[in-house]
Amino acid sequence: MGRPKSYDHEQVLKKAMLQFWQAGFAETSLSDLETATSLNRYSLYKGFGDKEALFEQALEYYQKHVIARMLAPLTQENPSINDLKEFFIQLNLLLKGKYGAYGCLIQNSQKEGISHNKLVKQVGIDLWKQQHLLFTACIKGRSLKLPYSLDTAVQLLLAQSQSQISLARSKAPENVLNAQKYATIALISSW
Amino acid sequence: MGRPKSYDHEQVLKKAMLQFWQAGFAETSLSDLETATSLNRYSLYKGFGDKEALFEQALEYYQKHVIARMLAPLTQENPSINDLKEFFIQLNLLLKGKYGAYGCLIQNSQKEGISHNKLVKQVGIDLWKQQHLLFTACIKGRSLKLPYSLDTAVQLLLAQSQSQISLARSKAPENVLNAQKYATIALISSW
DNA sequence: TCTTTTTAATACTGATTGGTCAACAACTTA
DNA sequence: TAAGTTGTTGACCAATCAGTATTAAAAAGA
Repeated sequence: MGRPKSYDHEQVLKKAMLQFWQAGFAETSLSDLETATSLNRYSLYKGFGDKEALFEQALEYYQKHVIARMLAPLTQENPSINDLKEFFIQLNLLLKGKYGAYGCLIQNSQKEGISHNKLVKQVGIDLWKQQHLLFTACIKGRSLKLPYSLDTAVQLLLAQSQSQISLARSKAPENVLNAQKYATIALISSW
Repeated sequence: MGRPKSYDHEQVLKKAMLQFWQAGFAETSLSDLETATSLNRYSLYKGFGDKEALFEQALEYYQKHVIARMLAPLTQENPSINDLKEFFIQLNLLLKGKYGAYGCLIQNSQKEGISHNKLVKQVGIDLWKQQHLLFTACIKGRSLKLPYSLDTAVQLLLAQSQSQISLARSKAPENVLNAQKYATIALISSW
């Protein structure tokens, strides 16, 4: 059976994910990954493949853990308009928190040189579609007085989410993020 | 007087700007700049300073030429609500055009490793403030029926702009960009 | 034509990049 | 305990990075 691994696979993925999230793919060197994971580069290659393969696994980890938790207020059964507001409030808190300035790993990756990567492309499309579905589910069949179509309302929400995450990554000052949050809440309240 | 320069200063800045805009600061090597500008790297150093100095000048060129033209519909005297719509239509066209997939150099730079750069930070803040002012000027004192505060309306527009530029850089499909555009127009029309 | 002054090209620097190799260490099974 | 298997390590690779020194070329004024 040979020598057992001295590390936990998922833990290494988490650490690599945090590194990629913070610094991006191109700006993360193998040395960075070594220090982040406390693993030698050759062990990384043996256990996870090359840099891009490791990145893909880190991206899946991100999707499975970080995104899932972010969308939690909306993935419960029969979410209400209040859950929608709660989502944006939680999003705002996340973006001001420990990992806030990292933005969203998926969004970041799409703007990097790795945008050619098929997984990156697919994960990006999936997230957009999922948000579209969840936002729609919150609004639909709720007899609101929308001054425009349902899809327009959903598009506005998508833009709010996209904008705030983008601003966070750009290290926008807190008052800008807050102003955006209040505007989103006011928008929803106007329905 | 010695040998005259064989290149045009502004033209080189423009070419360097396009290179940075397309590939980003970190992902642009001096070799890339050499081919982009048809200039030897040593001449680049003599004429523009080091890579970061050249980048700053390219950024100023971008601000002076690209941004100025983008904001043109709003910087004329006494802009109307229709000018506001026109701005977003033009923005949408720009983002689907030749340089669309590059996004916005300022926004891109803020998310890169050069975000520590003071000029990048300042230019980013300036653009945000300028957009805030211009959007406000379009809406204010026009006896619209806003279902929320004036600032909320402006924040929503800022988010729309931010979101669409961000999506363009992410190489979002054209139908996504269009959906966002229609939503923005519908939003403005609802006032 | 000759000197002076500036530009441009070749070739180089040391540092860092992603990736690999060979030797050694640790564990299981027989 | 010995054989066989797997993990870990540090040194190493060619390629590329930003930046520079040296030398050749070109144009001006005399």
